[in-house]
Amino acid sequence: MARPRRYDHDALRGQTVEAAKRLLEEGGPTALTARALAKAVRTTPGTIYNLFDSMSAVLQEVNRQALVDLAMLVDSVRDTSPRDRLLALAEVYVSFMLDRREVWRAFFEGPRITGAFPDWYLAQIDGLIARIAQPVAALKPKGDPRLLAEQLLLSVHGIVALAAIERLDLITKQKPMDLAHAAVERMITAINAGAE
Amino acid sequence: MARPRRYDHDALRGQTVEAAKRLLEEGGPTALTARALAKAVRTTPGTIYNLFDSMSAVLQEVNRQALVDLAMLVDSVRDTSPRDRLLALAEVYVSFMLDRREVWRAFFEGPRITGAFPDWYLAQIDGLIARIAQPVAALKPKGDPRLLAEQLLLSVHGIVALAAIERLDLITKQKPMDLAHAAVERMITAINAGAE
DNA sequence: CAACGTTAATGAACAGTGTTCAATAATGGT
DNA sequence: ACCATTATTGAACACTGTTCATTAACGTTG
Repeated sequence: MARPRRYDHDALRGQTVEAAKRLLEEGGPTALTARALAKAVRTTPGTIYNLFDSMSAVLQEVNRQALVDLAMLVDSVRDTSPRDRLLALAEVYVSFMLDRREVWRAFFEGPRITGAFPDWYLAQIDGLIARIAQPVAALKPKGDPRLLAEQLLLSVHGIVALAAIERLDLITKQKPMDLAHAAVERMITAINAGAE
Repeated sequence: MARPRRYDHDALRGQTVEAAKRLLEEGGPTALTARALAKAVRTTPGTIYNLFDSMSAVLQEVNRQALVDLAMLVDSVRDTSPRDRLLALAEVYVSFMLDRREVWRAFFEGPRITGAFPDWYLAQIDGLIARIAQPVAALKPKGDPRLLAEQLLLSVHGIVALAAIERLDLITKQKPMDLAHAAVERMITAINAGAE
């Protein structure tokens, strides 16, 4: 029997994901087509489908790497006070998104993923929330820090989601970073007021 | 010279928009195709393009009507205290979206609209924010009520945007309505604490 | 080394998509 | 009755994701 050869299989897969990122950043979601992707790595559409189950799978892999990158940045946040830490986390999230608008956009708009999400996906998100819950817990709120962290994340997400599709200015002239700061400060204020 | 006849032109346009809504609700954004729309109103794709400049224009018209409907619901909110009013506004917004997930989803995901948005679009959104700013102003915040209203809307939007694409449960098990309530209460708490 | 079995790459093909446009049909005014 | 104007049609174009038989390349085995 002959063994699989897979000579530059992994390398090609890596190049393909990189090319997908580039296509997204340069031309938005519609620019990420099977043929454009094939041309970018000098092959044919058929080969793309040999590496990935579908174009959705390509997008999911780009998403995965983005989540991993974000997690790394989040882990590099080491601040003393809970307040500074929460502000730094918000800044990381917002600036990460501003740097990768189109990838982030595709993250939310991508074709509906069938059925359940992969475990690593859920675990990654769970980890991010845990890292927000930690400084929140340090503020000694009355309620569950985890639930408050989720709420804070959603507030910032509302800002980021609109900024990613370049429609934030339909609602406000305020800058994404300022808005994110305001959301963090408000959460802290509410906790200190003994309301949460 | 012969005059334009436009006999049931407007009627057909109306039917088309209704059909578009139905297609969206039943099958999501991908179900809204020129041919499906044509078949739904018993004509051909060409005729659709006689009524609308593009499929984007159809989507924009659906959006417009959704915004008008939302404005009507918002105007029907008549509560005494600012707090009750803000809570009622959040409820209207959330339940409106839950009833029209797919239309609302298309609202944010739709193909990038070229250049500037129409004036009625901006005016409609502006009116909505003004209706939030009013009860906020009644709470006598230190800062600009308008800016706070924008921030509150964004918080609720973060919840709604994720719920519309059925991905809210990636982040939390909390219900959209509860989350919206929490956002409103937190804003009120922060204002009463003299922080905003 | 030659032959085999396995694997990967290819590119044509299929069923869709939005959109355009010449040809056709229908109408209201003269 | 005729004609200018308009609306409708449906074929066509350039795309899209996706599939799959064919072809080419390789590692292992006899």
